[in-house]
Amino acid sequence: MPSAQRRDRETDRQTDRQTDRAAPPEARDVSRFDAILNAAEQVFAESGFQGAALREIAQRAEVAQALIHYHFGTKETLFERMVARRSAQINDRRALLLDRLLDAGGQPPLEEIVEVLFRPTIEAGLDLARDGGAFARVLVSVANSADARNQKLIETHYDPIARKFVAAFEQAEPRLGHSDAVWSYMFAIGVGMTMMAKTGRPARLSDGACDDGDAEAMLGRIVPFICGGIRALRG
Amino acid sequence: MPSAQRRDRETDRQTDRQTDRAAPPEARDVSRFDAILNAAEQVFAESGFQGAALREIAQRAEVAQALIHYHFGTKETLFERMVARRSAQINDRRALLLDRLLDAGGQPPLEEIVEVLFRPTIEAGLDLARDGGAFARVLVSVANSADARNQKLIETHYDPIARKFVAAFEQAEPRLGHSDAVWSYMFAIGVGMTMMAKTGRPARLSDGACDDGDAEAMLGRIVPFICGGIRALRG
DNA sequence: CGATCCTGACTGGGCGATCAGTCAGGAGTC
DNA sequence: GACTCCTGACTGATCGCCCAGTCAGGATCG
Repeated sequence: MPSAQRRDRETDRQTDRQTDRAAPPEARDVSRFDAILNAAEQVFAESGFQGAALREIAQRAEVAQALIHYHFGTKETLFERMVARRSAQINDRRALLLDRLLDAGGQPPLEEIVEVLFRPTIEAGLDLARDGGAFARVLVSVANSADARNQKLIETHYDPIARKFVAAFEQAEPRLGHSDAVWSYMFAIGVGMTMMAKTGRPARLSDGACDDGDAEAMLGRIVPFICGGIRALRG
Repeated sequence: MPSAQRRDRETDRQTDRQTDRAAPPEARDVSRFDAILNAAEQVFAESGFQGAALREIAQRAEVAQALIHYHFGTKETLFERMVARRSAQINDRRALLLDRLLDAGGQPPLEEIVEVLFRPTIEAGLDLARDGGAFARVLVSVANSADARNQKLIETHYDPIARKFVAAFEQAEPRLGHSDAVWSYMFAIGVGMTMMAKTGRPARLSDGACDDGDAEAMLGRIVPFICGGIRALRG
């Protein structure tokens, strides 16, 4: 357990982090702090929380292992901060697009709502050139775990935006009850997991015809599938 | 690494296992071999592969830790055997029900096919009185992992039956192409994960109105949702 | 007897975490 | 400007723990 004052210190720093004083030219202007988070994302995605070794994370970030403890205190805190960073990025974008859609005047079709539900996630997965959807994989395992720590993370970072989408479903399909809107949301997320997990199984089952690495093509099937499902539930 | 002859020995035993010679009355006629598999199911479900400790498994099975190595050699083999046991149980039942459905004469509706897809899994989850769906949780994490070891398990134990269901989808909805039938299967499984993971999230999002512990109620929504999705994909 | 089942005691290794320090550079003082 | 002082960033070495796996031998039984 880290000393109290050290934990407080790093908590304060958190906010005024980005300022990179006199960035050395060879470092791709990514602070060591961010380098640790990036490496953590990769390693946690590959090996899971328990399987990931801080030594490995430190090595990939080209940093002493002790620096991780200096900045984050514990492995658990590192994991939480890593999830918090990318979740904020994705969910801020989701909220923006959803609000824009709903404020545009006139009821938007279900299809567009579902599209907004997933696009920011796949953008986050593809934007960061070499990341290979690492965060998406972390997210899948966190979301599917019944473990209290993981569910707390989901509750904190994903439940608020989930409620917004549930409300949007209810508005788009008024004959859905609230319960069925919640179920619809859960099922939609379940379908989305298929895309985020990128297991390669669709290719195996179709002898190469289906590629779960092609997010755009998947989204083209996922959206109508989910909308059809919701409308069937509406009865 | 275990010695070759020891591994062979336990492999042989595998087959003539069930015979319980002179079962002591206090033990609920479950052999120590099976007790280890049962305990493993629980602990792997709670902590994942890396997080699970053989010591913990041995303790719950009321067995010396070394006995695990005697019967299974390595942690990895134990995991594989544990998955193999329950998978066979579930998938034999799925194959039986699906064949029975298709041989009954006349094209069965999609709804019945999807029902057969999931019922054996939830039965396996509920049958074993005190298990709390432990295996379902293990399965969710294995299926969503891109890790080679996990995908090998899925390929071995679940891909064959998956192909049967894909074929059944194609037969029930002829306008689906083969690719869309595969996608439909993947999405269906994704929706099913929602039920198997039992995270408690539906209750949280609905203020208690939705209960992901009630498998029967969930199946009542999952089946129409998936069928609606497939029919929407059919176009 | 030998074969099989089973155990306690043990080992080497990898883990998260700790800690005593080094170092660059900003602040304060004269 | 030169000096001291301080602080935040960072590191190498190390600690104690717990892990999977080993092994020699005890118990049981045909």
